[in-house]
Amino acid sequence: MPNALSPLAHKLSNFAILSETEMGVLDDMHRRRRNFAVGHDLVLQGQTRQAAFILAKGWVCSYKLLRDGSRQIVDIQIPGDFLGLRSVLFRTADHNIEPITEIEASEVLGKDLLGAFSKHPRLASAVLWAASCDEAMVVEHLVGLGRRNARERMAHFLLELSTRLMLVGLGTPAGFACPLTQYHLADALGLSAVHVNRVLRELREDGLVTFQYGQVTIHNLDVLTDLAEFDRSYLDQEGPLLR
Amino acid sequence: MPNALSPLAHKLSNFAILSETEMGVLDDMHRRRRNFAVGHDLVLQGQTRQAAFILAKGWVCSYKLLRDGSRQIVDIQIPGDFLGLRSVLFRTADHNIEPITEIEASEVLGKDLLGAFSKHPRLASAVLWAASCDEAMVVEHLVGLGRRNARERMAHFLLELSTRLMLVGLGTPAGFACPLTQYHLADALGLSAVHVNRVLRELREDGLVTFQYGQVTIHNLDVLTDLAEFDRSYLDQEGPLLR
DNA sequence: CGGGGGGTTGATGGACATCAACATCTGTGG
DNA sequence: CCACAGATGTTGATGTCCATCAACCCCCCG
Repeated sequence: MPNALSPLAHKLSNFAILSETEMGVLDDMHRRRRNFAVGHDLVLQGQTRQAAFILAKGWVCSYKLLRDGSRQIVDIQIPGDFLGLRSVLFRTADHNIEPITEIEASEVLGKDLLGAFSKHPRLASAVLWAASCDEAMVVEHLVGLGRRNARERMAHFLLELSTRLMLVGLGTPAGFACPLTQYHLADALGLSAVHVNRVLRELREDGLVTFQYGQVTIHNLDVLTDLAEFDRSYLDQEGPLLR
Repeated sequence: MPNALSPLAHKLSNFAILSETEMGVLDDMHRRRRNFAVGHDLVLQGQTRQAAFILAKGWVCSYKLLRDGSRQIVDIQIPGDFLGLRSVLFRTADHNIEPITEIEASEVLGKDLLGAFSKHPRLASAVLWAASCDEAMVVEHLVGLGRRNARERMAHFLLELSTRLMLVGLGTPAGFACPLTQYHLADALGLSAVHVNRVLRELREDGLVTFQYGQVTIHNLDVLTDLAEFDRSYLDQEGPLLR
């Protein structure tokens, strides 16, 4: 019954077949449920002793600020994702985490997490796998910033989001609801907001994809996929590796 | 006796105080020692059932190729680093790994690694931490590509390399030996080789850093650090978290 | 009704890519 | 020992993608 599972348990099941006990441990991590409003960051760059979170509802982004005021969004997170894992493994957080919508998240303390790993090593492997998935996304993002132009970057970004949302049941091949502003897109893609606007217009006028009124509509998946050189295999396993 | 330790054991000790037994398990992972020559990639994008490696000697880079022939180097690895961890946790590798110099590396099979984790959960936590360090570097790299100009990117890259090399005893604050070509720099920094050449000349003429004849010499660490907004804290813990 | 957040469009400029030519150095085979 | 090719580094000329600045729009909300 996948819908009885928490989104996190569901996600980790892609890598490891988890026992009842292990599932229970994951459930226990959801006790400290908290809500956050837009504008109240969960984690702050440079602060020590931060907790991690498991996102249950809503969207957040993790980002870094530079001295000149510009910012770079590193990653967008959606339900089922781990937030701020690095900020508990390191002493001080190396990034900020900001809610894009109102969110619900469960707080996980560093010692609880490490304690769970020592009693249930398969969970440690599964979380290592999940962290590797996140890293794969960051890598793909990095390749975009380094070697793709604005159109390709945008196309890739929207396709990746679409795929991830579908995996947790929040989208269809035709599109998805998207609370991001053009400023978010600009900060994620390393562009100016003005240029984001122009690129979106081009993609719309070319009949590839429309992003308007908080809704992304994919008109031509094939051409878009080709334009972005998008290959979804880094988001999507074919059955668990750890039995 | 840190010099009796393998570079990997030394690195993981920054996060967890490891027992004799755990050290022994790490040592066992070094049995399948292999050498690779320049031009023979260790891991190939798209291939399945790849092994991971622990790098003992030499430099490698992991990169992705795009359809148009351009490439993006994601990460440079130096002795003590894990190679291709994602390619064993995923079924198929999502990147290539190429030796920059002749190298020595120990092959680690996926099942051996996961087996070690289940018997020695603290090792799993430690490797998760090491993977998080790698991710932090990729994130810093991503911020550079998104929001820093060519000079700042180059300065940051050279300072990061310098810091990492010093942590494994392969450099001094004054500089280090560096086998990278200007093409490597270009592919890592998302620039053209021509522009890399100009930026290096500028940095040299400004008396900040010289990269010539396989040698990086840092002339003015303070100004360079300021230019790059470089903060070494993501590379460097202050004592183990897991006791 | 005013103000602020988000979106849209045009004009201008700059950082960096691209193309092209040439210099150096290395190894290699005649 | 020299000729040659290939890899690497250097410099100039030209072009382009995208940033920046500046308006102006709409909509929502206090």
